[in-house]
Amino acid sequence: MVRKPATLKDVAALANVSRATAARALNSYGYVGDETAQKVQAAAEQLGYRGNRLAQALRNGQLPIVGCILGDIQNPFFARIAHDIEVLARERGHNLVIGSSEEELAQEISLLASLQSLSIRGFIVAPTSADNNAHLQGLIAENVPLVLIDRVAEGVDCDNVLVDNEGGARKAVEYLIAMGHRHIGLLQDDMRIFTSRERMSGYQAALAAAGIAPDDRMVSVSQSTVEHAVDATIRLFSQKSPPTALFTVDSLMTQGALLAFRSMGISIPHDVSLIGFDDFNLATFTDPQITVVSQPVSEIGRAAARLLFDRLSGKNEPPQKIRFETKLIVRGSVSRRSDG
Amino acid sequence: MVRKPATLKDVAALANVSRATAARALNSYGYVGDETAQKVQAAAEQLGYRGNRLAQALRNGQLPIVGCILGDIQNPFFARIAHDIEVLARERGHNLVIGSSEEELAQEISLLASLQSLSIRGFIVAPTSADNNAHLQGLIAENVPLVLIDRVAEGVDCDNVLVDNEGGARKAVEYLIAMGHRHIGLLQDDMRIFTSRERMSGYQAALAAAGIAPDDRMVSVSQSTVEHAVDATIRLFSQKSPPTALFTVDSLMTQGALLAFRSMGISIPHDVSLIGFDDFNLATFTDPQITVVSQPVSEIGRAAARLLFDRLSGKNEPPQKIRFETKLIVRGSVSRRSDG
DNA sequence: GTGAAAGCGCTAACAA
DNA sequence: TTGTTAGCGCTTTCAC
Repeated sequence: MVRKPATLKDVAALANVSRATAARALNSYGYVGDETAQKVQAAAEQLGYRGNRLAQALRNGQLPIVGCILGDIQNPFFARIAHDIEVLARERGHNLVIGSSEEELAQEISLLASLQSLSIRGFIVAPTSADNNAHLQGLIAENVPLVLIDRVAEGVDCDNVLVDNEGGARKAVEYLIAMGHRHIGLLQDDMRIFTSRERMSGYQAALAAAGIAPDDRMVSVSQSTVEHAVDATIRLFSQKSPPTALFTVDSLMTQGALLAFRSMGISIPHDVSLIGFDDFNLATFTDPQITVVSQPVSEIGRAAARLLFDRLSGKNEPPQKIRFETKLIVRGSVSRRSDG
Repeated sequence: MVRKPATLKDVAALANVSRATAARALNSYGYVGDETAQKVQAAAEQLGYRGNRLAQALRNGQLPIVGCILGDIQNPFFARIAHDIEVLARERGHNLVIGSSEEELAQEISLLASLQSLSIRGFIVAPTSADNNAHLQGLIAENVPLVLIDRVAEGVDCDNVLVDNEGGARKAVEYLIAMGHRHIGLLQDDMRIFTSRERMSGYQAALAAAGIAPDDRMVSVSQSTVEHAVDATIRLFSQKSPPTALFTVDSLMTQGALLAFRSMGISIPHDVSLIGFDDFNLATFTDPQITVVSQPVSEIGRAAARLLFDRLSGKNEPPQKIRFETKLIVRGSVSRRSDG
């Protein structure tokens, strides 16, 4: 037996009132007689009535859903953020639609288009590309609330939540330099990605400040997956004069580097020192524990959601830019070096 | 400047045809003159028309979205599944709404209700409770496609995708017994959760088969978070005669146990042997590496999504039950014991 | 081949 | 206090 969900009309009929009255009673607005209200409530109960949010949304133009487009939910960094956003959304009676761009601009664009045609109320996006973003500008032109997260997009003026990538990277590399390293490798992500750029700047700035000439052979680019990072690390450390220290731009890369070092028989921190950007569960389980630049992951999603809901409730201030500090957490993966 | 999205009416007007014709041209069905079709296409292009999926859904009763209610996306097991479902959904032109039940029945129920009122096309759920599930039965009564994942719910007859929890747990514990252990601890999750029950059965069956009497002091119950697992492990191993081996029912618990052992100065596998259910990234980074029962995580989400989309495309067979095998992956966290 | 019109379920302005 | 009605944007019979 297939039971169709009851509609407002059914409720109204059972309660012997008009649809308008039924609606008023159920949403408690406008004037409704006490007795009538009771009758309607009873009828609704009896029929197991739940409003059709689709119809409501069509009527008032907005579906109480927020869309969230991230690189990949499998990355614990994004998983945490998605979770926090969902919690806050739920508190406000919204649901969460989630999409992975998988760091493909085309996918981000089509995902966004498909969500836009859902009349979703607002978006939280970690944009794949720092410069190519007509689709985001379009959102803003249509006045759809948008919060950028983890990254910014050029020419897209809206709320965003970032961390101090450059400063964090710089702290890490300065620390390596202070420990006597001068051949410092960088394992970085695709340069289209904003965070990757910023972290590289920090790396370069630290080198420059110490008077160390940049050296392309010290830099390896990889996609942000453990597997790719393994390969990139192997490439970097198969050279005749490899780095004595490595800075990795995210936790997946750090894991890849760890794996690569193990397979190459390179020991940390004896043979090479390592600092990763973004703390991760594994970092304290290894021996030695890994020194990292940590970011306040638990703040990011919540801050973004708060910003978004402020907009949704009509706040009309100029875009806010929140930038969280990062922290160097010194553990055991860096050793002092005298020969450089 | 706020630009409102163009509607079909706008397109029709610009192309000088009726809305019906415009719709036909854009969705390419029915008869449309070539020339007319061109005109409409051009107009749509010019206005940047994208259909309103909300209105379409209201019209034909279903929104091309699938809902997914899992324990917690932060658990890598669920993150992986969610990701795979999203990929498959996207291939079929659907989006994914995600909700975390956080293993709270009440939350699962309210989440489900709120998604149901969205006229979502189907659901994939990892039910929190094995017995309390009127809400899921309601779904079936209304003929909404539902696939249960990781767990079953009593009296809910629908497609489901599971792994052989009991067999996996049994293999693990049998292995410990074969290695000479007789005091085998169990660190388990809330008993309302189906997988927890099954894994405990496997544990008990293995003990029984070896003629080892069950002992309540060997069992500790915790919530599935690293923090809770740490406490539970400490409790278990603070007894006067603690277990010589531990079996943990999921990867978060395994991590908790690892942390607890470290803080207590208990070394693996020398002082205690460990096997965890569910493989996890950290397992091969520790020293020694952790022996685990692995499940084919990458299959589960895909299988569930496939089942769901089969239903959505009208397949009307009796519910399918897929149960994947588990595999004991022997690494280094178990040692041989002669004294028992 | 194309248009007119009904209606999905709901809300809100207006009347009564 | 309640009912009537229009209409959100779309699809789809039915008539021409």
